[in-house]
Amino acid sequence: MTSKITAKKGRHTIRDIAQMAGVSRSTVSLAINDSPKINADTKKKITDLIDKVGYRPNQTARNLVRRSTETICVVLPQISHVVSNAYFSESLSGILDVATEQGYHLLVKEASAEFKEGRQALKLFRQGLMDGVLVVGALTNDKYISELAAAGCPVVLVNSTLPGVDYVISDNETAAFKAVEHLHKLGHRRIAHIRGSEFVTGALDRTAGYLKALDAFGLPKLDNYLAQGYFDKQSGFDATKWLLTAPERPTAIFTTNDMMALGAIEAIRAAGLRVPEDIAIFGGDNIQLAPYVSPALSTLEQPMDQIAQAACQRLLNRMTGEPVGKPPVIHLDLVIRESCGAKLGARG
Amino acid sequence: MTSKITAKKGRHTIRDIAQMAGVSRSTVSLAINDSPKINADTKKKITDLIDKVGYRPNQTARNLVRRSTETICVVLPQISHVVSNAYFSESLSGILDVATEQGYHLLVKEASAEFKEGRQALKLFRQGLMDGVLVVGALTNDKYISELAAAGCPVVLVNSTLPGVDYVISDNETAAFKAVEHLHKLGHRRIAHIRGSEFVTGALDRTAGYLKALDAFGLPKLDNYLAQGYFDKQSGFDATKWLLTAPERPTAIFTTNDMMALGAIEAIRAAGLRVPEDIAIFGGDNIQLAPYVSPALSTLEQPMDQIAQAACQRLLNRMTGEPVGKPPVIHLDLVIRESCGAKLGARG
DNA sequence: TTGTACGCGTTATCAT
DNA sequence: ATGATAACGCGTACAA
Repeated sequence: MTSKITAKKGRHTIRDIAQMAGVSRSTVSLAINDSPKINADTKKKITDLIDKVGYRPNQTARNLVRRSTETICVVLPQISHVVSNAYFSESLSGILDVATEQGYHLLVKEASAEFKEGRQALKLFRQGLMDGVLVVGALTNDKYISELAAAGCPVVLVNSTLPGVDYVISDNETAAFKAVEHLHKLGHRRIAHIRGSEFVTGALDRTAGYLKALDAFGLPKLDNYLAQGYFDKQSGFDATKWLLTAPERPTAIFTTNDMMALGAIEAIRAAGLRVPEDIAIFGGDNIQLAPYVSPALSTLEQPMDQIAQAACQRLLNRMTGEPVGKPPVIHLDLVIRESCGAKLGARG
Repeated sequence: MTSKITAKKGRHTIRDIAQMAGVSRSTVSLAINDSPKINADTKKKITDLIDKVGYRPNQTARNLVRRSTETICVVLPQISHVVSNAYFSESLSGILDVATEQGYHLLVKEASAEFKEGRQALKLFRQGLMDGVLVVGALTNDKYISELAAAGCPVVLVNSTLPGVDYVISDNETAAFKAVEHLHKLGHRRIAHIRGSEFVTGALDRTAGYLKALDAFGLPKLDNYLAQGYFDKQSGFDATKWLLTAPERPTAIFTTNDMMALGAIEAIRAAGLRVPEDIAIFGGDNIQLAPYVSPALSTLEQPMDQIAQAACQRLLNRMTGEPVGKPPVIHLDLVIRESCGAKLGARG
């Protein structure tokens, strides 16, 4: 005799299984959850039946009674605002790995204006659709995040910081310091910098590292050696054109990211100068292009997958009440290629 | 007087609101769902209260009774298997746009071996965690997908095809044909090809288009003009080295994707030959690198975001029972750059 | 091993 | 015309 299927869409319910197996729903539930308080034979009979008909407990009903969803939400920066696709895909990939391994689902959202202004994240949390949030590349003026955290939602920022919110970030300041140090060791003394948006903490940290290095090495810290950029190639081009108007032309430029470095190289060439002979360039995130452009770009390694993995692990620990300790700070390596050239001669 | 909060995590429930407003739960429900069968004053009183305390109906409970989740699952190729990050991120971004706009949530999964072999997608569907699936870059031997579709789950493939499964794909055959046609118009007659993996339908279609063009233009179709590659640069390099051993060296190579084209350029140079003077190169997916390499790569535009958007729209239409018509086929444009050079002279 | 209350909303039915 | 009561969706957990 065939049991009538109660659920729509042809999906079986625990009632069907109970009826077919000739036991109660509770017994089926015990079998599903591998409880010790059930007879082994009964359990086998039930699990065999379950396998046969392809039954899966309705996760929605489970979530309802358990008051959790085993789901975390990843808020990605809008791809149109991200210069490097890798920033987007490597972050997500790293998070996906850790979350999947630990049995969590991933709900993905994009940090659009509507998402932020509509407090969608808070809504999702209140709706019980997710139990925690990872925000990739949050901006310093993203106030929805603090609200969310204040509402009791576990939040970890991936590669940015905000007051009162947990995070995992790379050590941008030290990395920038080392980049400048490298240029200094090559003999450069007039080192300019193109900084990024004021809303990106990583960029601010790099600029801080640059300034710190100038101090440390006693290099000239001039207003017209510090240009403003916005991460894209064009702004790097424009900023460099402006830097080239400085009375004493810089011999090296450290840009906050690689795309601006590419713009810088173009601007330098457009001015009839050579890279790295006349001006050395140091970029910022080792994008896929970096080794291919001419000259190959010196830059900072940016292991977004590692950062994302660490952040995801941290969020999960936080959600399960495990100790998390101090926020980890991921070390960034220098990637030295042709664009910063060899040691300078008697220049400086 | 303060109502006691029944739900955990400090979230209010419909009971709290009913109690605070001094009405029944059903009345609150009517207010939430903007029913016409409720007094406007009562509604306002309730909605004001809801706004004040920040109540959001538990979506899990709603999903349970509605037997739907307003969630679609996106299965992405493993990033380690994808040569271009853009393939991953643009697809996801396009899907995200359409899904968000129509009020759907996105559950993201990676097509790992465990995911496929464990029939995780089917499980998710049976669990009621999602109502439809988009598979990006499915392989021809992915049997889990047919199973899923057979179980009644709406599925749309993004940029691949499988028997009996709906899809949106780009017109790879025509695009490949046109690429070869372009080379032919430049005067090339000995045109070789590096194909991709046999499990990728798009790659198969491109190879088909290549062969079709050879026929159409009466060009030599030699076994040793057809090399096997696997989308990565190294395999492009190896395949090209092998092609260069042909008795009559080809004057052009059409590679299925760009990374293999980069490998091809390296191999050609390693053999002491020039691109495009000795051998022209035509690539395949206009990756970010393409315009930057030297020589800049001629290739096929691959608008993954468009394809993904169309696929997502198609899935949603299918899920809501709207007519979908024939699967759309996205046209691909040629992107002509230096790597295929100018018209050949008296060569042939 | 099973009956039953429960988790949180929705909706049909009934009372005003 | 409004609003309240109760059953329902599906699985879990505790008492019996």
